[in-house]
Amino acid sequence: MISTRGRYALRVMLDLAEHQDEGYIPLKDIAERQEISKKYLEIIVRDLVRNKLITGTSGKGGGYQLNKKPEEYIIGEIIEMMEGTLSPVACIADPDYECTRRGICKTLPMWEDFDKMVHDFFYGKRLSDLL
Amino acid sequence: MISTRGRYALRVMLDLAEHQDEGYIPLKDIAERQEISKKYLEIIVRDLVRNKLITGTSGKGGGYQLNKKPEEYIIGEIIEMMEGTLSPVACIADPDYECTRRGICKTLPMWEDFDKMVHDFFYGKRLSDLL
DNA sequence: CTATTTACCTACTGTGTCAATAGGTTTTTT
DNA sequence: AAAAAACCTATTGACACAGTAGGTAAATAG
Repeated sequence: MISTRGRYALRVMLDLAEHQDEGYIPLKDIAERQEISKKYLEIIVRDLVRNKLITGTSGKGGGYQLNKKPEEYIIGEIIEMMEGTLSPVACIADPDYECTRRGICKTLPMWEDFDKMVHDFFYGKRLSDLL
Repeated sequence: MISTRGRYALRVMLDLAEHQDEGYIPLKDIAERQEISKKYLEIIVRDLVRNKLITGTSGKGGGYQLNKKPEEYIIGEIIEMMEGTLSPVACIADPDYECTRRGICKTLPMWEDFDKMVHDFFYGKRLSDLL
């Protein structure tokens, strides 16, 4: 399951991409356009800033801006950053997950195939593909 | 994320498939072989019985058995039953989820594509494929 | 008919995450 | 000095996950 954090983050990024040539975009505008609570978006946007996907500037005329061109953002990277992982099962997602059955588990190969498919899907898409 | 419920259910089904010709298999044996708490497996197995995937019988010599041949079980159906849904995003998973942005959402098509890919992956696999 | 073995059932619990909300402080521009 | 914006810390309610506890009912063996 992909939570609102990842989904909203993507929508913020897309909103910024659509208003790329309008300078800094205030979060208030994004929240209104996307119909998402501004307070909640603050948390999401903070992570995007921390991870240097976007830049924010305070004061009047301030707001947020993309750091790169939309075609340089990989969807998988955005989701992975927001969700912590893109892996759908704990055996693969968590490196500290010690499963003594690694070698004998009949289901593991399927999870690995699935994981690869999911990874390839989202790493094969860029922000510009959604515009 | 696919939880232990779905993953353990699959392992129980596989264990039963592997011991298909040994009559009824006691949960105790499955729990030991799979190294999963028997108490926890009871909950999972109950759902499998309720949904008529397997049959249980009490008393000495009792246990559980598959209702069909391994090649007749579709992995997607098992996971979907245990997890409630196979859909990775709420917009698609929950039919009561009313999103007013259905028509304008730039991300929805991607989630729909993703949902279809996941669905096809698990519905294209049968229990016998994992043996 | 009794002991054993097994499934079957209800309830509870600790931990954590999700999706926010509340209420502030700091920075920048006008 | 005022306004607008980002930025920050803390809290909350609801819920799911991953079990555990302690029993009852059914079937078979002796």
